[in-house]
Amino acid sequence: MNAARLDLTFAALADPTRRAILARLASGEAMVNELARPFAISAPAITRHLNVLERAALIVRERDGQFRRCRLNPQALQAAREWIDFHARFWSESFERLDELLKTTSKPKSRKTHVRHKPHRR
Amino acid sequence: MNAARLDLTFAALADPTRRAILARLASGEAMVNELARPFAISAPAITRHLNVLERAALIVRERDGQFRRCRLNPQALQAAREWIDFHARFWSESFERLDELLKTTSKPKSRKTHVRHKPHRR
DNA sequence: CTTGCATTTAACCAATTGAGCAATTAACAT
DNA sequence: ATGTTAATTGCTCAATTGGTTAAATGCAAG
Repeated sequence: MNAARLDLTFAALADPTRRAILARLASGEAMVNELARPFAISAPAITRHLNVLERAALIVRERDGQFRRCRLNPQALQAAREWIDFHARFWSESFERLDELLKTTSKPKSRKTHVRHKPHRR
Repeated sequence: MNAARLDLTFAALADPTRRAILARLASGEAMVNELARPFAISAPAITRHLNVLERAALIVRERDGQFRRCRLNPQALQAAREWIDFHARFWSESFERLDELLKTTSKPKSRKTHVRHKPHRR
């Protein structure tokens, strides 16, 4: 039911710059400064990426003097992880069921191989 | 290095309508018709969501007479799943290391509790 | 061959996104 | 006080997204 949360998380992950920032943070906290270094984009652009990550709760920022310290919030990945894990498993099972069905069903001359959930009335 | 692929996958998942479509498809193939039914949006809007899902390789569409049959492509979730699983684990470990460090480090009067990777020269 | 249904394409619109530069705020360091 | 560095905010801009309606396409059935 945390649809909005999932939206934020997946959207935040759907960008290579942001994923790279997360990957960097996985090896330890860092200042905005340092996070920006590897990228050829302006500081404001980095700030905005960090805003996106923070709104998705994937990172936490706190002031440290002149700097802003960024670190990961490991919990934030959980919802996304669960969604994907559940579906990955469920989808496979779904395919196994389909395979099973295809194996045990007699195949008449028809090329139709599908399962109708509700017949279409025409 | 499949950054573009991950972009497409995560972006496709970052929408509740599309996730609902995937959830529905997990219980079996369906026609566009049926996928559209639960939603209060127009048919063209559904078509676009399906395009996004197809470009992300999350679904496959094939003509079946008058209809278009949609089904899941379970493999497509794997890359996203691996990215998240890896990071979820790695982040936790990262945090455990940090905890450990905090426990074993003498805490002088300073309120600084962070780990500097590179000291900032001022 | 014409009608009807399923779906897509085309053309448009409003809102969002990702980027840039310039100006601003915050915290140090003289 | 003044200057310096870190980071953010306030524009502007082009591209993308998600939705709409109207028109086109593909098939199937009379």
